[in-house]
Amino acid sequence: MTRVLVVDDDPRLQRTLTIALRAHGNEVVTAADGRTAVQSVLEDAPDVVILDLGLPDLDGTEVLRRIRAASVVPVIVLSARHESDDKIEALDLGADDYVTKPFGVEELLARVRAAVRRGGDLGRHLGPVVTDHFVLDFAERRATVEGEDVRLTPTEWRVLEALCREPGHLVQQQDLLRAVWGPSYGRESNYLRVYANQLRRKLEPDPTNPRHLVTEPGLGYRFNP
Amino acid sequence: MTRVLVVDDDPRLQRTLTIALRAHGNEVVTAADGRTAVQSVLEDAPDVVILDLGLPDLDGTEVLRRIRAASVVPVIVLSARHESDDKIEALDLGADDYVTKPFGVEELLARVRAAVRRGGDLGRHLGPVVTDHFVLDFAERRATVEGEDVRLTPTEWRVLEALCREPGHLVQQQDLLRAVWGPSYGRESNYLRVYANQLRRKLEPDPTNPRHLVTEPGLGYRFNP
DNA sequence: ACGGCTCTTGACGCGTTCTTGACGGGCCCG
DNA sequence: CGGGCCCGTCAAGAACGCGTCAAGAGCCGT
Repeated sequence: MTRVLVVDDDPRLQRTLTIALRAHGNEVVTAADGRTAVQSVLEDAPDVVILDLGLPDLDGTEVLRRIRAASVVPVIVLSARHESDDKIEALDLGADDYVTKPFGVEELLARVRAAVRRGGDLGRHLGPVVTDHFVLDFAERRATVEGEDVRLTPTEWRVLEALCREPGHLVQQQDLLRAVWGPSYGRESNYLRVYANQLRRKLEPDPTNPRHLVTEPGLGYRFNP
Repeated sequence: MTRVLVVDDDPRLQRTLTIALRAHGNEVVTAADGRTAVQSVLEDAPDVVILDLGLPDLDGTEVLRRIRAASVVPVIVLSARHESDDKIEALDLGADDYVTKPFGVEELLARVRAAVRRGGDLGRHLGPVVTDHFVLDFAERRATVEGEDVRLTPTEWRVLEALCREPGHLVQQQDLLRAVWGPSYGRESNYLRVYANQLRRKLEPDPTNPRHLVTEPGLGYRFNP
C-alpha cells in the first residue's frame, strides 16, 4: 500500500484527489499548508508527495526546499501557471515531476505510479534480464555476454537498471537522467550519449548497429530484450 | 462547435439534455445503450461523453471500460446512486467527472465545459490511434504500417498529434502551425505542405490519394481514422 | 604518495532532420 | 482560353542531435 501525502489548500481539489487515490488502493494523508506538510513528511513518511505550489503560509519553492532538506521522498508539483520558470525552479529544487492545472485525474495517477516506482526502486532489485546475447543479474551485479563475464561500472548499472525497468518502452532522456544522476539533472548533457556508447560497446554484438539499446532521436532510449 | 455524445436510456432525460446542450451551441449525438455508445465514440468522435451508468444492455462500468479502450475522450458519468462505490469505480476506470442525479442542468453544462477544456489540454498523451492501415502509439513514439515499423521524425509526430487530437475534425492551418511550430508561426508557409506530403508517403496506402490525411483546400487538414 | 579506475566535460565529425526556395499541375473564374 | 490560386513535389544548404574520442579530475585502495 502506497502512502500519498496531498498538500493543497483547496478543499475541493483535496477531496477529488483523495477519492481518486484511495480508489486506486493508496493510503492518503493531507495537509493544507506548508508547515503541516513538512511535519507530515517527517511523521507520516509518505511514499510520494503531491504538492500544490500555491499555499497560504509559505512560498511553494520554500516548502519544497524544506521537504528536500528532510527527505528524499518523490515530490510531484502542481501549479496553476504555465510559466516554465516555475517549472525549472521546482525541478532544480528536486521535484520529481510537474503537472500543470488543469489536469486529468488519470494523468496524475499515472505520474504518481511512475514516481513511486522510481522512488521505491532504490532498494528493490530487478530480476535477471535475459536476451539472446547477454544476461544481466542486477542483484548480483553480474553481466555475462556470450558466456563471458563483463565488468560494468556502477553508473553503467544504474543506467541499465533504469532502462530495464521499462523493457521495450521508451524512457525519456529527462527521466533517465533524473533516475541516474538525481533530480537536478533534468537538463541537457552528454552523460547519456557517453554511457549509451559505453554500454553498447560492452553488451551489443555489433555496437554500431544496436539491437537492444536503441536510441529514439530527440526523446530518449529504449531497451529491447 | 463541441460535439457531445449523450448516452441514456431514459428518453425524457435524453431529450432534456439534448435541448439544453443544443441551446448552448453544442452538437449532440445520442445513444440509448452501451454497444451503440461505444460505436458512436468510434464513428462520431465526440469531444465529450455524458454517460448514464444504468443502461439496459451492459453494466455501466463495462461501457466505460470499452470506451476507454477505444478513446481518451473525456467522460462525465451520471448515476442515480449516492453510493460512493460506483463513483470510485467510475473514476478508477478513467471517468473525468461524476454527477449524481438529480442534478441541475446548469451544473452539468458547467462540467461539460470543464471537461472539454481539460480534454484539450496538451499535456495529456493520446491513446493509440488505430486505422485499418496503420497504428500510431504516441506515448511510445511507435508507428506501424501494415505490421512494419516505420520511423517518424519528431516534427512529423508533432504534426500527427495535433491532427489526431481532433479525429475526423478539420484543423485549420493556422492552428496546426501554432500547435507544432509555436505561436509566432500563424502565417503562411509551406511547412504543412511538406510535412503532409512526408506523412502521406510514410503512412498512406496510396500517397497520391490520401484517405486518412485529407486536405481541405484553403482551410487546413483533417485526420480520418 | 602512487597507480588504477571511474566519472565528467569539451571537442569534433557525421548523419539526419529541418528549413527554405523553386517549379509544376489541377481547379476555379473571368 | 488564360490567369490566379493553392497544393504537391523536389532538392539543397543549414542546423541539430548523436556517436565518438580523449584529456583531466576525483576517488579509492595500496
